[in-house]
Amino acid sequence: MTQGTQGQGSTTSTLWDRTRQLAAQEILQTALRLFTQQGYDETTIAQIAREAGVSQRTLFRYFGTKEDLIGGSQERFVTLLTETVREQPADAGAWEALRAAFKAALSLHTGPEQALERLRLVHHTDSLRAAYLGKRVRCQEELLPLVEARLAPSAPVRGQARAIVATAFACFDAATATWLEGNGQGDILDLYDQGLAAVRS
Amino acid sequence: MTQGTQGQGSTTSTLWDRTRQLAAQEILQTALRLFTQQGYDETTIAQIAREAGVSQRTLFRYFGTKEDLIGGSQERFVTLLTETVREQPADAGAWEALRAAFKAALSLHTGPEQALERLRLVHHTDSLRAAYLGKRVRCQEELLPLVEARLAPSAPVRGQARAIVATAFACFDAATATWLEGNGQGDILDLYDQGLAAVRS
DNA sequence: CGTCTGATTGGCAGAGACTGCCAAATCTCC
DNA sequence: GGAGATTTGGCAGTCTCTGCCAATCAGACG
Repeated sequence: MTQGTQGQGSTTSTLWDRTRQLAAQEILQTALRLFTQQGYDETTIAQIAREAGVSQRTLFRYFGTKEDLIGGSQERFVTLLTETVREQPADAGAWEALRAAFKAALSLHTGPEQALERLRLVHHTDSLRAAYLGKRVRCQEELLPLVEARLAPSAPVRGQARAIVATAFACFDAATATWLEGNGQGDILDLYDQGLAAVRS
Repeated sequence: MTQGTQGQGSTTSTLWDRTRQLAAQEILQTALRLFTQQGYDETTIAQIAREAGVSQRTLFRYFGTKEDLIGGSQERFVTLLTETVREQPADAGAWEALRAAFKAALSLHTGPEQALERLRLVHHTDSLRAAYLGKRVRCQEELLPLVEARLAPSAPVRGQARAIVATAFACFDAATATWLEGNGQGDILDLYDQGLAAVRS
């Protein structure tokens, strides 16, 4: 590693953080490969660390949890979601804003191939699915005030915003599950629209 | 368990299973008491076993998981839900059937006091909330075919049933959260109706 | 009543995730 | 090249959970 002294690259700091990021990615790729090869529960931290060439201790320093090896990327997901909602024009309604956020979030997927593989893994592993749902709930709570500000001020119903946000996410999940069931056939956002339309008919 | 010579008794059976059930309840009460006293994560299995007067090994034989000490009662919840949906009159729509199921499930709570305490515990402990959500998803999947049979056969939209079930549960969760936020003020089913109305407006 | 069978329990060892602690290696800056 | 800061690795330990085996206990049979 040590590329010598070398200059200051374009982006930022110290050529050292770059090594760190490389190591992190190495760990991540190894983990993902093993997870898809032999299953999440059947893969031990020790094995990942060994094959990635780091100690267990450092692996836990990079990713605090085994679940974070998959769900860690959901961090970006969450921030993108909230920021997209926040950036929507002021006259956009709650449903519109949420839909735009989902659309933006879906663009994070590098390709349908990898998305299918990753989503399948999460959906078929109980512990991963549970962890994902937990983070999702926290994300909903973050979104709550932003959505509340976009409701018609005429009728302030108790728990209205919460119901709307929860419903949007539920339909998004349903769309993902349906998409997964059909092996990636169609577009998730279309399925979301259809599901929501069926609900609000 | 060999029913042995059978009993005849209505519910009881061998006087021995009764002891078992007693032990199980003893464990459960101890666990719940400790959880509410000092928190879920701060309570160890060893402590529960010690104070309940059993070995760790038997505790794990009764309840396979630490989470099951709380979520185990959700089993009844799930079965009641599915059976209530199944028992609804044939002409009841999907929304009606789901609402009836939630109403029936809510009647399981012994009182608002205990319900509040229990729900608060689950909602405020990350691991418990995640486990609860995981079981909830499985429950949704069980309900899926039952609800699908109650949809208007005219327009078979892909993923329609899944979106509806997910939405119903989402609104139920939102209602529970709102109810919890208001310290048990009002009726959960009313909040559910209001939330769903806000969504389907 | 003694014994025998089958189920339950308890203790022990161990796997696996995760955390604190301390020494060694490494990078940065002078 | 050396001082200081950061990172890494290894070790020990906690906690949940599982497999294994001996000890125990309720009931059945002679």
